[in-house]
Amino acid sequence: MPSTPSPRPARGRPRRASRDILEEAAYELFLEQGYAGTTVDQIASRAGVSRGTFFNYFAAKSDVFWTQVDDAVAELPGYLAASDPSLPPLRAIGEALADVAGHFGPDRVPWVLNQYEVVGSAEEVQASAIRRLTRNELVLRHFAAARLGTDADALLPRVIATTAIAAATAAVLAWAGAGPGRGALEPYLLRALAPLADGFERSS
Amino acid sequence: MPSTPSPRPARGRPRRASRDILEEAAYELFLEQGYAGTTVDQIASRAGVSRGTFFNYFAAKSDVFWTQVDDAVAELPGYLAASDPSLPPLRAIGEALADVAGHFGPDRVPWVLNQYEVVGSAEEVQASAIRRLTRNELVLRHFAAARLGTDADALLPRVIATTAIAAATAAVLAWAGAGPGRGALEPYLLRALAPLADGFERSS
DNA sequence: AGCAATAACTGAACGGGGTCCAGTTATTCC
DNA sequence: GGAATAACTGGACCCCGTTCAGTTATTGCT
Repeated sequence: MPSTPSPRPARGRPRRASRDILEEAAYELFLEQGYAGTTVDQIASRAGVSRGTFFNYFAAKSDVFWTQVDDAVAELPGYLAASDPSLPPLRAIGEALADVAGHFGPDRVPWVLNQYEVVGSAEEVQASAIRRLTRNELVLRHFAAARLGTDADALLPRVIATTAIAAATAAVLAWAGAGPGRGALEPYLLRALAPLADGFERSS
Repeated sequence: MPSTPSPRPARGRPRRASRDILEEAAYELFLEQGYAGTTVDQIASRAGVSRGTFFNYFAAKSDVFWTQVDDAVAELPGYLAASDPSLPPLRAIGEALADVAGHFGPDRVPWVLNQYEVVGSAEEVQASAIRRLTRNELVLRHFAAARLGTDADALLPRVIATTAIAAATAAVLAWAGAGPGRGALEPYLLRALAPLADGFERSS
């Protein structure tokens, strides 16, 4: 279920491009020239389309990396809603994150993680990653606040949400850094989240 | 002890500007026009200096926000080095972060936190914040790895470092959001970090 | 007093990302 | 064969961040 399955709008000029086409063109160029050394113009023209059209499909150059990840993470609210209401918040969050992680595997690693050196220290890419984490921090925070019956701006839901995301991020990076031979993502995730769940249950 | 105390270089043309002067000019304009609506040109010219000079003092427009914070956080490695070697990593980190937090108080809140609505959703500001957090994640991670005797790329030091920073961030935001009447930052910090320390000690 | 050395500032240019928009092109429905 | 619809084009614009050659203000040496 791709991010924009181009549902054939039945009217109007047909699409010449797609996220997938632009993504592939971008990845080729990134490998050849690096991320910073590649312009949006080049990506678009390799995809056979004009610069303006690129921005019809991606809001920013750096967004090219996140289609697969966004698709997987889009399921998070559903997983949360479906979780056992008797579970402590961080346990429920852990299970939902594990469900999201199930979309990836040793064979299916997001491009951006495998090609970290190509991207280099491009800060806008980091920023685009953070944008996404922040969005989901909000989701988790409201979920935690609802379960706890507290205000979403209170300290505890904030801490639960941000540390859960931080632990998940650490798990993903350790997993990606493990190179070929890394197994599934889920075990990393569970190991990273376990101490948090323990800690929050003990203090509450 | 400001970030660049202009130590009077004793030779060469004297400085016409300073970080402080540019900062004040920037804050005025941000209040009048918002962050995104203010150009570096305007900041520089209000400070009586040219655009190029602005970039002699700040590497980026968004860096204007961080002089006070950077000064405080610069002490972190020293605090860590001075910590009791028998403490578990997260306890030591917690104390060091509390020491850093001691630089701030109810009366001394970084501008960017008090004027969050002015900055709006300017993503480059968020990115500039993350840049700083990432730098310190590295410091904490190596510290934790050294104490644990493991590789800095292993999962556990990663999780310890990122969750410590996440919890601290949550504490700062909750503190800033508490408005006037918030007390000191440290209590927030300690409450945020306690569950983590508990959790990591139980599992190790 | 004059002259080198030093360091900050100026101004102009350039590349690139992101936005906007008016105009064009390709398709379907009637 | 028209509307209506929707994607694409191309060019203009703003602003950030970088670079660099040239100018200006100061100190120290002779």
